[in-house]
Amino acid sequence: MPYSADHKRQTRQEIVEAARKLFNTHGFSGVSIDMIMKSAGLTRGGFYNHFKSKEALYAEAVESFLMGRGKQWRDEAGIDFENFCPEMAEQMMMSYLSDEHLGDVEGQCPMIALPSDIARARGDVRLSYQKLLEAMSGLLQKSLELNGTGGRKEALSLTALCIGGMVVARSLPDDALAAEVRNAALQAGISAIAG
Amino acid sequence: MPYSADHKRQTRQEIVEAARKLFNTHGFSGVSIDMIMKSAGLTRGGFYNHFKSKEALYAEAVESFLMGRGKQWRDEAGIDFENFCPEMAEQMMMSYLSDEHLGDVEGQCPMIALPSDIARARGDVRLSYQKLLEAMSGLLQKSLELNGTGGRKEALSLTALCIGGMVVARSLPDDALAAEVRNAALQAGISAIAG
DNA sequence: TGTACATCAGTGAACGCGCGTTCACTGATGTAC
DNA sequence: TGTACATCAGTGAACGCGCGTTCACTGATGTAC
Repeated sequence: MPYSADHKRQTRQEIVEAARKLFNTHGFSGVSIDMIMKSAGLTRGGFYNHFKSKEALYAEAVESFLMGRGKQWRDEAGIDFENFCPEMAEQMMMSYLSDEHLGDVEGQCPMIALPSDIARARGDVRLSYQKLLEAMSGLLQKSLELNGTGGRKEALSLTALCIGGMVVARSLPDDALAAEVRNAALQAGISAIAG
Repeated sequence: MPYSADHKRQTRQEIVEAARKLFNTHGFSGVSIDMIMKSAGLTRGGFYNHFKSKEALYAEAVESFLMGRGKQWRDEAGIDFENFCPEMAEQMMMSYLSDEHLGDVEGQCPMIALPSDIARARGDVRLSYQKLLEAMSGLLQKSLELNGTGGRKEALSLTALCIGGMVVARSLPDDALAAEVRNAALQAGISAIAG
């Protein structure tokens, strides 16, 4: 077999990563296959050697966040799957609702970058969204259980609060109001944990 | 002047209303001007007699929710600008996070139908989004102040919570999980008001 | 070790299609007389 | 009251464009001998 064993696998991964950034920035229909392939250093025609369709790539790009850019975010915020600590829920919310997250268009969580696109997409794309949500909620839940301030229900509502705060903040033209919403959401989340 | 005085005004309003429903259902790029005009009982060519561009109509369609379909929602839920009552915040949250709201794709709040579209749109579209947010948050705030359980900050976080809960619910393929998120958000909101 | 070959990742032209927008027109309607 | 006219809301063909996808090809690379 020509080309090294994992050459194709690596190219594919580069396409997924380029696509994730572009989708995050411009949404599903704002990105063309040409843009994606060019951004990955390739040409249009090769796309269908790797993916069934544009939408199939979309699903993969969304899901790739969990163990790719999302893992980086968790690492930077000191959030560790293996080594839970009681303060983790608060750390996660602070990180999720931070200026840095709002400013990082390419690297942000797809749950806030793409929700209305995804709500209208095919099943596998929505399944990718669900995996992200379950991961985030699951992490929060473990932390809440560890310090006895909540369970699955509280974790789900905190997840909704974080996503809602960021989704709203990204749509508002008034930056000061956007910051106010994020801070209000963060404080409400922290209060909910404390109380 | 030919045609009655407000004939054009009424036609324009019908286009806006048709557009609002279509955008809510299919998103900005999922709707063509042809679809909108056909849905309003007209033909493509007349569009530019009424609007500068597709995006200008988008901004109007989003904003039209506030005093159009949104007013209907408020009336049905017993929410009254003129006659505030302490329970209004809870009523609003119950209505916003309800099965009915989730099921009414055409009539739902544009803040949950279109957030990622709008985050990437031009300034006037985002301004329309902001007007909806300020209206919702303002109503909540008046109610909270009336029974002394919060102010602007609490109103903003409750708004984020409601929007987040619905945005997430609409994207999840698992209906049971979607309902769980909405219920968790509602209970968290009610707790926040009570506490 | 060196060479001929087979594979298949990658190329780029081409396809059909639908879109936003423009434009010359048409014909229903209010007004002037 | 009745008619000729001017207006302009609405029509539908046409425009240029970019898109997702297909396809015949090319050429870099691993393998067989």
